[in-house]
Amino acid sequence: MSNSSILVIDDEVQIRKLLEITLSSNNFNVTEAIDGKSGLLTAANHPPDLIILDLGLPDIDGQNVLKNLREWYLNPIIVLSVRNSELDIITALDNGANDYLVKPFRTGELLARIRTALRLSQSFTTSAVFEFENIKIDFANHLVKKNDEIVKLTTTEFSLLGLLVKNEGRVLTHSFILKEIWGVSYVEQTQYLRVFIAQLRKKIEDNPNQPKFIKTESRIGYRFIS
Amino acid sequence: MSNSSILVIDDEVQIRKLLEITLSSNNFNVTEAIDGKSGLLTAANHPPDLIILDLGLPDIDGQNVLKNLREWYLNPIIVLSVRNSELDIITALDNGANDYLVKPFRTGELLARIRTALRLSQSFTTSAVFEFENIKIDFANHLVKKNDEIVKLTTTEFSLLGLLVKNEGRVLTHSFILKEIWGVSYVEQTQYLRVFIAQLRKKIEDNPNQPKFIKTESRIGYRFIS
DNA sequence: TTTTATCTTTATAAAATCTTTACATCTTTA
DNA sequence: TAAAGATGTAAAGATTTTATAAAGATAAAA
Repeated sequence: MSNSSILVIDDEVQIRKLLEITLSSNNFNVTEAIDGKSGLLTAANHPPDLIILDLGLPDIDGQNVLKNLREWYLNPIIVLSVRNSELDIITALDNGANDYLVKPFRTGELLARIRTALRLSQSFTTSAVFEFENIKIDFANHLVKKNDEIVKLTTTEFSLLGLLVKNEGRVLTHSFILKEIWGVSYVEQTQYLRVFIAQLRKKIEDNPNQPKFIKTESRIGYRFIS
Repeated sequence: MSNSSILVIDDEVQIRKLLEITLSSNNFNVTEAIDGKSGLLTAANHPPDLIILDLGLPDIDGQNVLKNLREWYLNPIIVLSVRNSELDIITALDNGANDYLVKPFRTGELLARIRTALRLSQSFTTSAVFEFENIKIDFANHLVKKNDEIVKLTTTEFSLLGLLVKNEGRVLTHSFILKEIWGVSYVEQTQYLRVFIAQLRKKIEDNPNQPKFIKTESRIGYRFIS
């Protein structure tokens, strides 16, 4: 059936070999990365349908790789680790892991948990690329295109757009947006928000003064619609 | 925060007691069932946000309870079982369980796995939408549609409509509405109310001068009917 | 250092919303 | 039915909120 793609991020050769054999004989397309840095890079360049992540990587701590991935990666992440402490498990799950398996693991169980994770995530968008009419937002590569031309956004503008897009259809209050993008101490600075919304509109809307995507909800906040 | 409801289906008194204490002290509303039959019944009558299911039930085999639930129940089901065989785990996951924990379990880990399951299921849970003939009111997203077209309401108009709808069928007095929407010091400003009711009717009624939804109760107040 | 990009602040015009007024119409009750 | 009271509605005035340009501040890069 499947042909889903899976990225394995693990530094142990034996584990990678075992997973490669197990997974590809079950019709998954497997790619591999041997440390956190290359894992993040591979994930960004070719976002897989699922990531299997080891916590004990040589360069970056696995929990940080996980957090980093979760800033934009929406598909399932299954953590595979020798660490069996309750704290590690809770931290990983709360950092956004979908499941946590302790090594040594049973391959049949791993496969069942992969199936479960994929089944549950099916209703999500499969890629980290959002597309609305003439604009394209690629979260993995931090790239926005309008009519296939790259739109240059600052970090803040990009996060703001990301927050709006990820909550498409929903009204986000001024204070919520300010808290998420600038931090708790900025919840009163609504003028910031106005300035940045205006900049964003100027860059992505065809008619900034009659916005199609970023709608104002007077006295409440803003809403992205498609 | 949460207040999600959890149904525990388990025949062991000690486990039920332990779960009840753990879960309710973490702000979950816990209900319990001691066998498969009553579990299925309770789930049907008051569908909880999540079910914790033991596989070793006295009447029906847990796997069958699981299959039965999955015919209609979409929220997360976490299986909790003494059975640690790979076959049991794979079967349960493939029967639609979201997760499988082996007893004895660590309560912190269980809580983290509950949070994860709820988090994952939330993304495709649709918010409560009130629907009356051709109008739709989505409170979570602050959205009102008439004949599938977005109706632009101001904050005050939206709160007023919300108050009326949430008390559908009931007469709300002028002073009650004024107190709820504008505050105690406005209870005498019935003219406000008239103006806003007129605006609301103009926006959501087919015939504002012969309102179908927002009815006037002369000398008392207003009533929303469907 | 100078340049450049970005963030922060200020000022002001424009738009949206709220409040008040005036008067027409409807309801209740004697 | 007529008078008194209550309600509906349009529109003007007042206030708040939002949009936008642009100047000043800051930090990173050449």
